[in-house]
Amino acid sequence: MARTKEFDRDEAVRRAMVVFWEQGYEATSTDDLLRAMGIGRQSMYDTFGDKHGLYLDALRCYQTEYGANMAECLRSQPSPLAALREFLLSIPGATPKERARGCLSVNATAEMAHTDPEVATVLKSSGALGLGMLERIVREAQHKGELNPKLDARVAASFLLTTIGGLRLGAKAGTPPDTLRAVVDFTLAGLKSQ
Amino acid sequence: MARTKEFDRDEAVRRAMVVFWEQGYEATSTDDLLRAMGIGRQSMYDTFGDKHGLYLDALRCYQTEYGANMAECLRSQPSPLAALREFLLSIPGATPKERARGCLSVNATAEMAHTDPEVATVLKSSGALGLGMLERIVREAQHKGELNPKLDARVAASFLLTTIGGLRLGAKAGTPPDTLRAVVDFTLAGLKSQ
DNA sequence: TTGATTCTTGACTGAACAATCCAGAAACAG
DNA sequence: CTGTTTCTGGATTGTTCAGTCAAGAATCAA
Repeated sequence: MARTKEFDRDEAVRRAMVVFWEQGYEATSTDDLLRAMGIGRQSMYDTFGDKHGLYLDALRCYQTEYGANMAECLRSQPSPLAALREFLLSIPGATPKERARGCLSVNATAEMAHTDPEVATVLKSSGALGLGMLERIVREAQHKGELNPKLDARVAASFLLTTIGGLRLGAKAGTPPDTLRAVVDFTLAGLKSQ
Repeated sequence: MARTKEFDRDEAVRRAMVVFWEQGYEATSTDDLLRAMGIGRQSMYDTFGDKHGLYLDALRCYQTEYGANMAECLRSQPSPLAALREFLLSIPGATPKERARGCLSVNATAEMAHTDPEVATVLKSSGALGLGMLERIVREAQHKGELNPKLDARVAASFLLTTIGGLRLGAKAGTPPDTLRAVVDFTLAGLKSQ
């Protein structure tokens, strides 16, 4: 038997995730990561292979954490539409720092999706997860009479995912929260009136 | 008097723009840029100051070219709504390569907006330009009875800009064109039914 | 043609980069 | 306690980076 790891792998990934989230992949150096994770260089290479492997783990971590957060938010209200609204409003409702940081998946898509197949794969599964949750909430809303049952729930979910991406992008670009809130209401009004 | 420049500045910027567009800022080296521009290193530093200055010029170039393209597309049809639809459909209608490349403004927003004030400024003016065009087209549509005149044209324009950002992101993430087209139609249906 | 000016070219600089190496410390089985 | 294994951290590697320098070529006014 041998020595046991001194650091918590999950915690280390979570800290690396924040750095990648704030700075992007290319702009982040391994030193940045090591400092944030509080571990030695060799530990990082032993545990994650290389910077790229760590990035993939960070993306998966984000997907898990953020997916859980989204699921929770969408289940927080008895009314599906109200829950959806609350989720959408969480984007303009975030702190300025959070809004500037944006969404790691959006950032990764813009930076890496077209050149890095492994990243693209992780992002695809992440998108599918979100799409599934949105489709479910739309169906629930239809079932409860909050939305037109003739709506194609899958298309509506794609539409919502598109809007969410756009809102996150807008938040990062510095669009004022009030404008983003107006867009949320406009989006939901369009959904309801169809 | 002295020697005249041997290269066309605008053409050089346009070529650099494509490289930044495809690779992002951090992932692009000055060697990449020089090779694409076909000029010497010193010429680049003399003309643009540094890599960052060249990037800003490339962004402004994109803004000009793409803004003109958008304006043209929005004026190409007698019906404002049909023109808008055509413009939105140009996103899923692009070639796979174009879709993978995405939109330089979107890429720049995700990569730089929160850390680079100068880039953020250029992007803000770019966004304002697009917003203005969209607001105009919405008002025209209202005037011609294609949209409810009670709609707040500014909010509708923000909504459309959000959707466009989301579509471009989706295109880059590899969402199938058919799905994007469905989202476009869903978006326009939501607009018309309000 | 001359001379002043500016452009071009390629070699160069120091810093930062991702990744490796290695020696020693720590943990555990026996 | 001893031996084996694995983790740790600092030194180090070779590469690539953005940006500078210097020498020569090209241009044009006079």
